[in-house]
Amino acid sequence: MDDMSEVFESVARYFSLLSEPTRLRIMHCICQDEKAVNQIVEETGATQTNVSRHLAMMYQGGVLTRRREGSQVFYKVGDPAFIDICRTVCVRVASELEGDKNLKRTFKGLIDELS
Amino acid sequence: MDDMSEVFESVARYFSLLSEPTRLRIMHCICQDEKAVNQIVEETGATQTNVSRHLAMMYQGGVLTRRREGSQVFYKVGDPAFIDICRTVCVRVASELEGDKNLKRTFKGLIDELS
DNA sequence: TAGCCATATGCGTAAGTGCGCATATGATCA
DNA sequence: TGATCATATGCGCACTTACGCATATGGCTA
Repeated sequence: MDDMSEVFESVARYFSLLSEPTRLRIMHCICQDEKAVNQIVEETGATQTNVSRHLAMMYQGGVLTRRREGSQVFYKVGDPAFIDICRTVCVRVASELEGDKNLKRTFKGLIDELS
Repeated sequence: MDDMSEVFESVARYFSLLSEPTRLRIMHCICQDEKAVNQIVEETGATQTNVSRHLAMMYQGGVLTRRREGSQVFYKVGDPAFIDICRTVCVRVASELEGDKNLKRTFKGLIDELS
C-alpha cells in the first residue's frame, strides 16, 4: 500500500510549486513569451533575489525552461500541463465566488487568456 | 494591475490544499465513496487529530462535502475539478520519471483510477 | 585586465504549517 | 443522568518557507 507514499509526495511537491502567489504571478508573466529575469522583476514588482529564487525552484521542478543569452537568462513556462491545470483551477475557484463582480471579471479575463 | 493579487492568492490557496501528501492520501481514500472519519483514520494510518484537522481544512476550502449520521461524520470529495486536476498532474509527474518501473506502475494504476 | 551589468546564493529572521498530546464537544445508549 | 464512542480543537513544538540584505558568480566591454 505504501508505494503510494512516493507518489503522493511527488504530486504534492508539484502542487506546492503552484501554491504560492508570487510564483503564480511570475508564471503568469512568462506564460506566453519567454522573458529575462530583469523583465520579470520589473513586471512583477518582486525583488531580484526573490524572483531569482522562485525561478530556480520552478526550473528545478521542471515547470520552467531556461535559456542563456549573453549575461541574461530567459525563462519560460515549459510545462505542457500547466495551462490546463491553471485554467481548470481558475474556473473552479471563480465558480465559488459570490458577489464581487470585479474579481469575477478578473478571473474571466485570466481564464480567457488560458484558453 | 493588482486586481490580480487577489486572484493569485485564491488560486494559490486552492493549490496548497493539494500540496500536502497526507491530504492527498486522504483525498484518494474518499475520492470515490464517502467514508466516516474513523475509516479514513484506519485506512490512511494517520492520527485522528491530524485526519480531523486536514478534513476540516479541505471542507472549508470547498474541496470536500460532509454529512452527519448519528455520531459519525462522512466526508467525500465534492469538487468536480479535483479528479481532472489530479489526473493531469499525475500524468505530468509520471512522464518525468526516469527509471523506477515500480513507481511508474503505481502512477499508472492511480491514473487509471482517475479516468 | 579592470569595471560593470545580470543573475544566483549564503545567512539570518519572521511567519506559516504539520503534528501530537490532552481535552472539549456532540451524539448514542444503558 | 452518567458512561461511552466519534469527532473537533486549544496549545506547544519542530520544521519549513518566503523574504531581504549582502555578496558571490558569470559574462560583456573598454
